[in-house]
Amino acid sequence: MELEATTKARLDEALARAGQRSTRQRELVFATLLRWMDHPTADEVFSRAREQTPTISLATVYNCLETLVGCGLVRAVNYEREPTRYCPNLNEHAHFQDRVTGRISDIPLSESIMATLRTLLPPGYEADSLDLYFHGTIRKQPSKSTSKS
Amino acid sequence: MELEATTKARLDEALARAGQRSTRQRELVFATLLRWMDHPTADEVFSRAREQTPTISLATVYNCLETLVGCGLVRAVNYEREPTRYCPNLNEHAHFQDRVTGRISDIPLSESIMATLRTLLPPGYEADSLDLYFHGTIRKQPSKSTSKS
DNA sequence: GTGAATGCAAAACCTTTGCAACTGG
DNA sequence: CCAGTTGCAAAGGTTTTGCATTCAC
Repeated sequence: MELEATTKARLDEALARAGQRSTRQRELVFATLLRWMDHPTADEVFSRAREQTPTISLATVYNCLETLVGCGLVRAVNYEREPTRYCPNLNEHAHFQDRVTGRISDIPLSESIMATLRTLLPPGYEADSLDLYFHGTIRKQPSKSTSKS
Repeated sequence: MELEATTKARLDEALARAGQRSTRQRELVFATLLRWMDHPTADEVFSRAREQTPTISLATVYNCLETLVGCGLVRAVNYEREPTRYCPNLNEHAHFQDRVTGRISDIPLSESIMATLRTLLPPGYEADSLDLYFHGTIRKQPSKSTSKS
């Protein structure tokens, strides 16, 4: 669960920029998110982090997650009737939740679509964040080699 | 708080389609949402509804809201760290929350932008719902008549 | 009449808070 | 050193649940 040097530097910089200290727990929570990348809830992060550091508390996990979100290193993902999930992918992207499994995937968004979305706002409205959530199902695609004819 | 005849018909149809009964409470909750149209929380709907029908319970308001969402007559709006809000606007639209006031406005979405958004999904991904949330600030627009030169 | 919906209270659930102990710069 | 952070436990706010009663069809 060691953070790679460049990643650690990224964390420390972001924290410093926000006037926050670098702590073992923040590093651990960040490392945990990066290791799985599967949009865990705070509680899931807590369980995983506790395997490394059994003394970390749930409240601290919540605090660390909020700090990381505040620094812009992590995004919060809010789907209906579910606890907040956390996502360390910093590329612009939307989220898609599979109705069957509940699993969330990242959908990349291009610069141009982001720009297009901002044009939807009436004059005077200035968005500093934008979240796009899809809900649906995933159909198995026929593999190319399947059809012979 | 009487529901217009055509609106009542719309409610009853939607409920029937979903195999649900038409009840006073569901009608009251729907009427309450339509009357204000300001994205109230369940608790706010409860307060307002109770002015009409003091015997309605909070649990029933939650049930009715869920039923209406299930029927497609109402949309749930989930902003971070806030209770779910409810929106009876059935036109395609995004939501914009003002960071200062917390107020939410509807941003119309054209058919074409909806179509464009769906094309973002990888093959096999089929979205049955899509929610677009903006967060930001609203700057006062200079009124046209202000600049004289 | 009968299963579904309601009202009430209690429980569950997620998240935040208060405070003493600890720690990073 | 000392303000900021942590750990723990308790509280807070939102939503759901269980069950007896009422209601819509």
